[in-house]
Amino acid sequence: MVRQIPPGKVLTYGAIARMMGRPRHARLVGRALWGTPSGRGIPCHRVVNSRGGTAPGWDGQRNLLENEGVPFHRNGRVVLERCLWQPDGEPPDE
DNA sequence: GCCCTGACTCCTC
DNA sequence: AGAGGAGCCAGGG
Repeated sequence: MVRQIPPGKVLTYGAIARMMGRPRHARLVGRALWGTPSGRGIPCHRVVNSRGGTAPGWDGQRNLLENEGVPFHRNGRVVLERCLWQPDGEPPDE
């Protein structure tokens, strides 16, 4: 699922969990990504929490996202309103 | 089997 | 808007 996230877009743990029918498994998604090997085409850096916060201990994630065009708030949070990916179809630009 | 911990989320102060 | 507490599921000691 994470692999389907296009560049410039992000997904939240809770969103993924709910897509899978497990709204309470947000942490499980995180732990799953924790064991996600790099180079598998799994852009785990496109996954942030509900507040748009990047993973702790992984500052490079923000750099990768910004590099893809993901807007960030001044406090270092991702602008979910602008880059939250929706597989059902992109929402209108306002 | 109990207790602590964690790439989470929500509510309240 | 930042900080603290509770609920959540699974893993490890």
